Amino acid sequence: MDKGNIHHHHTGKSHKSCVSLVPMFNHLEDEQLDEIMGATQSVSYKKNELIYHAGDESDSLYIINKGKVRIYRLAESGKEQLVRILNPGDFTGEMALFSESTHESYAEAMVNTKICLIKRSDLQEFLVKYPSVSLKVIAEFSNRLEASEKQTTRFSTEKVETRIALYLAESLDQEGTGTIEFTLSMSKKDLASYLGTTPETISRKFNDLEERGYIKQITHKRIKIVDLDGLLLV
Amino acid sequence: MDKGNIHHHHTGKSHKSCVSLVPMFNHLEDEQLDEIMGATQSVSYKKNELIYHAGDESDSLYIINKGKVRIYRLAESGKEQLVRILNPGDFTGEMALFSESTHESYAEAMVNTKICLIKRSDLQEFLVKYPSVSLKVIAEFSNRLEASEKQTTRFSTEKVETRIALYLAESLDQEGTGTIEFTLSMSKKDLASYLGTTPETISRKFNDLEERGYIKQITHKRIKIVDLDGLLLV
DNA sequence: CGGGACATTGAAATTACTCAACTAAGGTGG
DNA sequence: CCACCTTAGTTGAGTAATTTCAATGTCCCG
Repeated sequence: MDKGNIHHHHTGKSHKSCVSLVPMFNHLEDEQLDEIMGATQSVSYKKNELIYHAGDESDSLYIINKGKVRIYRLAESGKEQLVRILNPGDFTGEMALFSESTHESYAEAMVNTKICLIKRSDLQEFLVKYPSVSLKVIAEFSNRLEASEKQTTRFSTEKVETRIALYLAESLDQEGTGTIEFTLSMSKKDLASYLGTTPETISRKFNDLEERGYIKQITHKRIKIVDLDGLLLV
Repeated sequence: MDKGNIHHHHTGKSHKSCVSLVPMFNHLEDEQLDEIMGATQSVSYKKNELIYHAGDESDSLYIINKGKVRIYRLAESGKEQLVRILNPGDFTGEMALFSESTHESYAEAMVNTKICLIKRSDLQEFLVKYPSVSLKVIAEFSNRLEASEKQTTRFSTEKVETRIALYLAESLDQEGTGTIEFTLSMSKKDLASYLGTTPETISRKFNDLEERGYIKQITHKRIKIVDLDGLLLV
């Protein structure tokens, strides 16, 4: 439906930050960066706008320049699952770019968001011209695949409580070592969707973990890890 | 532990079939195929031998030439999850090749199996030299990622019964249109592991589906789909 | 300050797992 | 080629985990 076309800025030439941020390109020389930037288009989306949705046919790579994007899928049952949240420098759309011709997931701007677009044909040209970029792309895919398979295994073999504990522990290391307190990067509703459970269960399990002395809920979104080792043995 | 080194054949120069089977390479000219084949080593594994296991550091891509290989993961809880089964032409080991330096999963020969190995350095050289191969690799990753994310979503949002129904339906279309009967490609024990449930539940759900008239169990491994539409509405 | 979404809580219901006992099948060596 | 042994599969009963539904509380943003 509304795909944001109304409020797009087309600058033709976009900010360098768009491209130079991305691991995929950040090893390139200035000259090569300029070349990509020339093929890049900048588009803005308002909070809650859909960037693409399942069934759309895709012909571009989307790089987040500013803002936050939520990637989710709908199951056969109609339930929604949050797949990941993209921050500046992250990209999406690759699926449809390289294999399937239509998107299987939904991308939604969580806040006002600026995105850089690269057309499939331009990108492929680039990949053939600079093979080192392909290697980066492969590495990125490899990491995502690894993460996705790990997630699948967790869903199929761990109970909700364990999945939550592992999630909290991993959130903690992302904050840097020594940190013991952090802010959840998403609402508990989204967290429930991400971890394959319900908000009610999240709420109850957080309470359990607090009662058992593993964590402390400072506020709804602020969590303190009191006993990391204990948490990991849950 | 036993990684098969005792019974390996090293032919130095392996069968063309090894390489030409793989989608990744099958578009290449004979001359280029020869070049890859030169960098390829053939290794054999006996039934039940481990080809690699989590924690091994990897430096090769494994292409199945003959046989069948089971890729599985162990969860933090110690439970095993079957990730996929590889047949001739499929490959694995790419994870450790491009990003992580150690395997996160286990690969086990299900029957006597012949594998072609390509060393990381040779492969990377090749990818840089023939960019079209990279594009194929990217496409392959993209497909796998898509499949893995779909699986994750199913685990997190569908009940076991639905996952089984979807699995059966998909097994059916792989057999070709018009087919109505097929043989399960793995044991029900493995199927349970693959679908994130237990053999007991598989057994019971199969019975349910049969009682409700959606399928018929000809033998333990032979399944007839009686009412595909009904099955998909489960 | 009010409204709407998010979050929490309780109670009931569902779903799947575990454990244990039993049966069936398949492959191996005699 | 058959008997045997091992592994796979089934069935039942009890239990654990999580979801669902409904009611209520709370936060935050405009």
